[in-house]
Amino acid sequence: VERFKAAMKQAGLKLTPQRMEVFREIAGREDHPDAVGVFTSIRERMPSVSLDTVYRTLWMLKDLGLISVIGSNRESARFDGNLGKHHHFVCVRCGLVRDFEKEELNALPIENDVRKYGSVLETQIEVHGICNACRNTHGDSITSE
Amino acid sequence: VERFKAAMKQAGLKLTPQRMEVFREIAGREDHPDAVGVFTSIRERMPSVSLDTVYRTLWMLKDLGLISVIGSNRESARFDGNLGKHHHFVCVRCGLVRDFEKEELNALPIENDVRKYGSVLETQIEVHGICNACRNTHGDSITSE
DNA sequence: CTTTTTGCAAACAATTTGCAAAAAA
DNA sequence: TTTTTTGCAAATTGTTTGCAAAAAG
Repeated sequence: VERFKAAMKQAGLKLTPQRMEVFREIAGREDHPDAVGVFTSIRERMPSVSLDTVYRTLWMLKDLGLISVIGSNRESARFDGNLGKHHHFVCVRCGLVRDFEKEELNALPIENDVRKYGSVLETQIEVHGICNACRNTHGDSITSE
Repeated sequence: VERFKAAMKQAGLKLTPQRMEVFREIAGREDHPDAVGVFTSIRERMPSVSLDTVYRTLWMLKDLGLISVIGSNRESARFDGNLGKHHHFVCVRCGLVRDFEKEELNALPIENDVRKYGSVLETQIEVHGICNACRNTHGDSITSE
């Protein structure tokens, strides 16, 4: 939170309540919401906020390096306040995303395998599965349709 | 290609030239184009094809299990004709995606780390880097803006 | 007081759907 | 000939932009 204020001042950007809320929302959540998800949550506390301000702020935070973006599409992007090295568990049914860390996975020997395509910046593991909530509501949205 | 015809017949679906082209395009490419990418390529050979037919066919192929979809968003999805176990190299600058295989990566011991979130179906490695083409046109779209 | 930021509304882009004409079985 | 599929155009949804009013520094 302090890091945020510092980065804003450093970049010559103004510290507005809206920006404050967007940052706090992303930093404080462990799912990785998309823009509409952030907007919906913030609106409860701050009904005047607009969706386009949320978009603008999220991309601004990304440019400042204060958050990262999951997936390489500008459309339907999810925003991630966790800047540490981590991997993702993704529920294939509902789309839930959760972080996990594992030191051993941070240095996999893959350089040689992808050298022909380009140079490596980082490696992310994406574990696909079914989350606990979806296991319980077992097939409600698949079997019955 | 034969597998395709068989699956179509099996599902009681009609074999149209448009569907043939969509399948051949996905199966024959090693990048993983989105719907518009498929559409653009096919249109060169078959100018009458429409974008919505491409969308419909892609999702149909996915439902039949003949192709898979990268990313969990229905929006801006990329389609993948490679059904074998494989991982992805993704260029963070231009979005290029290439496959690679590595047996050792197919059995990483992560079950315990994500058990609290849900059960595992499969694990995908996503390597982020800069592709060769982007290394060469070094910063043209970043430095100069 | 000066410059940036906000919220609105309109613009854009990507994807989906209704329907009559055309094609496959 | 019967049923499915296509292509068009319109509808929907998600994201971005222009601009005057409001807020930050």
